[in-house]
Amino acid sequence: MPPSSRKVSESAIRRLSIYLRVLERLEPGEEGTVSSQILAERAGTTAAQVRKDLSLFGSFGKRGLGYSAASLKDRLREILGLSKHWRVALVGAGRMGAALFEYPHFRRRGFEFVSIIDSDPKKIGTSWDDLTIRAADTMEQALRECGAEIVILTVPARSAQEVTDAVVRAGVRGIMNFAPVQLKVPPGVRVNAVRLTVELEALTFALRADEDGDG
Amino acid sequence: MPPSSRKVSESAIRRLSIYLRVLERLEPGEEGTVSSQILAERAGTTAAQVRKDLSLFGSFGKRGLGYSAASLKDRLREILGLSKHWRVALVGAGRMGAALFEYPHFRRRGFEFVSIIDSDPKKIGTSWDDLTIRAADTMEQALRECGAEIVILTVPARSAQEVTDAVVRAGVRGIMNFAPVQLKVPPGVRVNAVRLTVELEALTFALRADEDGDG
DNA sequence: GAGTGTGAAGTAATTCACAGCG
DNA sequence: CGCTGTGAATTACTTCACACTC
Repeated sequence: MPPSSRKVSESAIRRLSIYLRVLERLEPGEEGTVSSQILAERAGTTAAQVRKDLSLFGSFGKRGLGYSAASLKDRLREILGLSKHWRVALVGAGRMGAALFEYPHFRRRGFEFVSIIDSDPKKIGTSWDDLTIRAADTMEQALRECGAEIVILTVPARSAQEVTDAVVRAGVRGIMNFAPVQLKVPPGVRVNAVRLTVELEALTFALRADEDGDG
Repeated sequence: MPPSSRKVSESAIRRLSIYLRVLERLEPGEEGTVSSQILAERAGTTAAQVRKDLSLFGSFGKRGLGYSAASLKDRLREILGLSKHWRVALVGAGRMGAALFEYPHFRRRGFEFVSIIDSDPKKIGTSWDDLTIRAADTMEQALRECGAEIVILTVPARSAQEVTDAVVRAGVRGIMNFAPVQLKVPPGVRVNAVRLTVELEALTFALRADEDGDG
């Protein structure tokens, strides 16, 4: 009897998303049932961890067999909130914004871009895939009009907080932040940061530590 | 007497990188000394956490005062391995690759792009900032020639493992992976993955959970 | 006084190990 | 038998709280 539920760690959720990715990349022929062992190998974790994670939301395996790939996929999509289509606005139409706008994996999962905002007069009024880029100073209205639920934020660090405040005023409750600052938001608004420099520096730390280990 | 040392968690390292970012964004006038309190607020953590993290590598604060911003910055750069310049190769010159190649924060931190590889015949031979894009089938040699230490990998999922194997053969020991697969690498090679879809889905999970909480 | 550095206490996450079911 | 589901044991991480120093 698993609740929908309280106390699921952030890292468990991230792993669920990874399991979903693994399931979607099963070879034809593997698509019947999968064991926690297989999921673990391809997701980069352990079988026990996979079982624990899944058991947080129910018991959808068959003992002695494994998990039905198709139904586990469905279940994970549901858990992650992917049953609904999400309306996403891109705020910041620079190179990073363009890359994310084109990123095929977002679209494939049911994320739909409904608005693009930028402050560059050269870009305002031009279109990407039928979507006209709108001016930053009309953002609040634009976001409301198109019913944006999530904002992908790729603006420069110096304007990130100010833009965020306006995004929040427009009623958006989820932000994926690429700007290298910690955003302040009121309760009820959720920010997930993608910290590219941090990720790269975690790498240089490890590489340097390895070198020191050798001699 | 703090060792250089064993048992520093991945999350502690990531926070160190964030503290460095905070220090680099101090306003003029704040640049003298900073308290763990200030660092914590801007990094999105607690003062105790900041002090614990820093104490893993030494005691570089002054009691009653705080940390010297300038020397803490230096110390963090050193710890993270940023005293040296890193030679980075971009493997995969699509939109995401382009965005990362232009990403100003990498360059600012002393990461230098020394090679670009792609498999698209239309791109091979063209240049980005004086760097000529080289063919995938000459990658191994190209990476050796330019002394690449880190690879930023933005190739499609289906070719990611194969490309990685070649990258490893070329002697590269650090990979920042943007492809949505778990890469297998031999011991001594380090992969840090940036999982954009996972990050976005952690957001949809949280947003959906919030809705359920209300009514 | 103000703010660091750090053991000790408290929480959280992971791994173990095995009962139980298909 | 094989593999899940899960309490119990372990390990890792964070927070507390206070002695210590400037």
